[in-house]
Amino acid sequence: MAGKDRDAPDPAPVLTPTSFALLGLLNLQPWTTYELAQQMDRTLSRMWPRARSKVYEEPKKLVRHGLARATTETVGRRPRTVYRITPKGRRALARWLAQSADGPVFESEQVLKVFFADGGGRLDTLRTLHDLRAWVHERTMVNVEVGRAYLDGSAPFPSRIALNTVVGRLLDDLLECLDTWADWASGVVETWPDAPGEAPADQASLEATLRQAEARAERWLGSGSSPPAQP
Amino acid sequence: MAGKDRDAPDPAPVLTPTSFALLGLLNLQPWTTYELAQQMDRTLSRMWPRARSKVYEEPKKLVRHGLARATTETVGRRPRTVYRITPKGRRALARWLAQSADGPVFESEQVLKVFFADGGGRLDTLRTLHDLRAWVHERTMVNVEVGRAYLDGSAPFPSRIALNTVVGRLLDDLLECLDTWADWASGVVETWPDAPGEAPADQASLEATLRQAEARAERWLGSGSSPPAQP
DNA sequence: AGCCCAACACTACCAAAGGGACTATCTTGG
DNA sequence: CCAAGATAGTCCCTTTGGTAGTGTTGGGCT
Repeated sequence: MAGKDRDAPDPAPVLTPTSFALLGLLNLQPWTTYELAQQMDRTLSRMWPRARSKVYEEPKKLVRHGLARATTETVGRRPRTVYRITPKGRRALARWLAQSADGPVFESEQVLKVFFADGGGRLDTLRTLHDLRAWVHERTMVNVEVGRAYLDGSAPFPSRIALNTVVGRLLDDLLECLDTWADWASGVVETWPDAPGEAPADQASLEATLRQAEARAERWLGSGSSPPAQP
Repeated sequence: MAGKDRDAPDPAPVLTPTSFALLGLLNLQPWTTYELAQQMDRTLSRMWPRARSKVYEEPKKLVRHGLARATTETVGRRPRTVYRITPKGRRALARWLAQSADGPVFESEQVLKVFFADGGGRLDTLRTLHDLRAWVHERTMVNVEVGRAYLDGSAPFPSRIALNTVVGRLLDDLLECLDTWADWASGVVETWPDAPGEAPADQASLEATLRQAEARAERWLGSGSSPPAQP
């Protein structure tokens, strides 16, 4: 008619990284939406945090694209939907894994508050740093439980232990990094006057940070900057 | 009338952390919206990344709440708006700094791809890790420049050197953490078979991570778990 | 035997954020 | 003198976050 020859009423919403996060889970085994939401909360949220409501929408999108199939079962009179990946879905996942991705995103209201510490008092900053450490500790407790479950073999997906070890290492290192920093920063802030705006410069720290960054840059140029060999 | 005694047509949109991020910048000096957007890109985006369009909206919100005032100047025939903080704004900023905040958020499509590496080939994972290191290196270059500017005194806001040193330390530590991990992970993945799903477990690494987490937990219970003393 | 509560299985809605397209003026190097 | 790039924004649409709400089922307790 007046438009193009494709007059599709539902123009197939585009697949986002979140879609592939769900598809990746479906690649492990079939799940109900509820279970997918749980996995999202418990593990995926550490590297790809998304709202629960999205987790219920994305699998429908996957089905529309033919990357997953939905089967409805019933538990008593209550229906539930089980999703499983299709061969086309597996191929799409592999293609996604071969594409390049955006860099990481870090955001922290707490760090923002430290950055603007000169608008408040010294104790505000100390409390913010303390809250950050408390948050890290809470996360740590969960990680320790998961790690122990893998070591004594009671964890689900024992075949994923190698992958989980690698990624888990990063997630714990990031927590370690935050904890160490918050501890150090508390010590620094304690020596400050009551108005953080008048805090003296710490030239030595600045130089140490700069040296770390420069050393990293050299390491990169020396060893890692060439891409992995193609077959 | 029929409603409450407040029949405000525009119910004063609520202030978000992003609002306070802008307010914090205004606490340093007056800025034009364009300059605010630049500051957001160059520095705040490392701990509170927000889209450019938001940066143009938030100051208007601040004005509606009486936390900032806008004055329009002209450069030739082109008008521009300069925002400056009000005393009420300074008080609001101090109140915000005294409140507790949410924990940090980390998200990375690249790490997600490593997590689902078993859906693709070994080389995909190696390339993803390489891309991550390249991204870290790019960021590092910018940080090194900023750091050097502070050391030779050519940076803006010399009075903020203490604050910037503390926060800059964290931001560089996080980059260091990502780089070290990606380098280590590349070495691990290189020993894997072509299908990462069949990679052998690395019990030693898992145990090392667990020990790190447990040590951190003990450090917290031993020293830091009590909140800072109130005056 | 009956009841309560936690886990299960979602849907609906709206504010906030993302992000690109678009306009227009000013400055500066070649 | 002219083009390119910096300045100074506006507009709009989509995606996401996050909360509230609805009802079901199974297990434990009394």
